[in-house]
Amino acid sequence: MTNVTTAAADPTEPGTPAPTRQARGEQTRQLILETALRLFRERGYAETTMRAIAKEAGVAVGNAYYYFDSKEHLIQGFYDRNQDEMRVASVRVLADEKEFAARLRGVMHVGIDVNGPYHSFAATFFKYAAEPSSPLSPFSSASSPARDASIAIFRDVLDGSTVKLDPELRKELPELLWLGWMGVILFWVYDKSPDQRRTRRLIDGAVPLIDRMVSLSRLRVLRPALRQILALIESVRRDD
Amino acid sequence: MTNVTTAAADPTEPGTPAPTRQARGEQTRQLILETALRLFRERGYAETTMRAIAKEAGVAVGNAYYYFDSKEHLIQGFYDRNQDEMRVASVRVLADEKEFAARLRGVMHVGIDVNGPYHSFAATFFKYAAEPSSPLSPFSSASSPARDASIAIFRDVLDGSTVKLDPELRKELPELLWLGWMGVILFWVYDKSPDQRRTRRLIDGAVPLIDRMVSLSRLRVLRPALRQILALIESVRRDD
DNA sequence: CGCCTTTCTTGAACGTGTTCAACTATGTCG
DNA sequence: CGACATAGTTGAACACGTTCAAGAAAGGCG
Repeated sequence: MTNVTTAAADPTEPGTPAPTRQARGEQTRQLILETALRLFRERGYAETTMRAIAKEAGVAVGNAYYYFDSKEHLIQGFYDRNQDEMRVASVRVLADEKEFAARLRGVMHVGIDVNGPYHSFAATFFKYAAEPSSPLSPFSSASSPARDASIAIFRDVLDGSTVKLDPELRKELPELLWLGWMGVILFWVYDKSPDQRRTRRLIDGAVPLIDRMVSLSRLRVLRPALRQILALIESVRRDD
Repeated sequence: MTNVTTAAADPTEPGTPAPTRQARGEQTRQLILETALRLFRERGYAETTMRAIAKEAGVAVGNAYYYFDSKEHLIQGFYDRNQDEMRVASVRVLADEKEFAARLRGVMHVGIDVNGPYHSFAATFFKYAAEPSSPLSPFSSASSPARDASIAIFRDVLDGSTVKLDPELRKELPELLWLGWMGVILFWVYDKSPDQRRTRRLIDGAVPLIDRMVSLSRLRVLRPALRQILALIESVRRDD
């Protein structure tokens, strides 16, 4: 992309089917986002400057800020894309398997598969997601659609399985599994082992334990303990 | 971890205890650190510029960089100070109490007490600690002295108590408790309830559960499950 | 067509964290 | 003492993310 052209002064040709005004804007938006994500992948997040993104996309730097509030906001595009990829891949896994443990394990491995290629990239921008005030935080209200979608996957893991468990626990479990998944992601971000094998081992080791505990939730002897745990969750969730 | 260490080329002093040059440098270092932490508290981290710190301390901006590699590194001072404050306050709590659950609960509440005044400040710089490559990360090798000191507190919580538990678990528990404490801190950072009451409730609710599980670790029936958990930990810890 | 509004685009300018070559102060040694 | 080395200090300069006043392009409307 030789950048000698006067990008702005280029009049639209009278013969071409003119795109609508909105479509043109959306086109620029996509161009900037694609360029940014490509450069992030090629050079890393910190090493990619807004000037470089603008230059590579053939627009002015201010134009990027017309579509994205900040450099951080460009990450959201990556975020959404991966989220969706995990959802799609999960469907395939869940279609073939009816046992709870296998379903849970499958979904988690799929999640790591999907994110794997971006491990080093994810580690660098993880700090932005960690800031409580950031809209990128998985706990932020801005992320609540993505969060709900993710929890829905785990609800599907549970509801599509043959496992029997305490009804009270069943209500809470999808969110708890999502929370556990966030823990796995946290571990994964810090995992420096080749191909993040330790994270795989964590999943393979933790899933049977979770499966066991979920099954035991129906035992009458453990009822008081379960109640205590559920009460703790309820108490902590309370927002005062 | 008071780092009064001298430079590399350390000439053996001929007997005169007058390290005026070093003392002067250390004095400047402290001046910059104190000024920085004060401004962080007064204005917030992001709102405090390096220029403001330098000006307020009466030095050139480059001088701050002679003593601290970056603005982030100034946070380490805060970090160390609070760590030490928690350690000291823990000693008082642990002197009065012999029961495991009460000791654990006491130490955790002390930790929240100590950090309480800096909650909003902590939330803003938390992102720097979250970045895996950052020396501020609790899992980084640079933090290993602080980490070891923190784990030592939990070892004291355990060893000074009357609780009986499986010997294998006893070996691992201090580190596990520290990990749990990191989880509590994570929760606390995101806790927006007044005075972080939800974090208090989390501690009060989780400690009895931990206490119960620790005590049950001696039961022969649960031996296989315990082994499984310990094997998981061992497997995940393995660094390949 | 001419005029207006809205959408889109521009690039200079600002404040920031950080670097660095130059300089000063201080102690060391012949 | 005088030269030298080391520790400490300076502030201009750099690259960066971000802002903003100004303007261009596109469509609507008489």
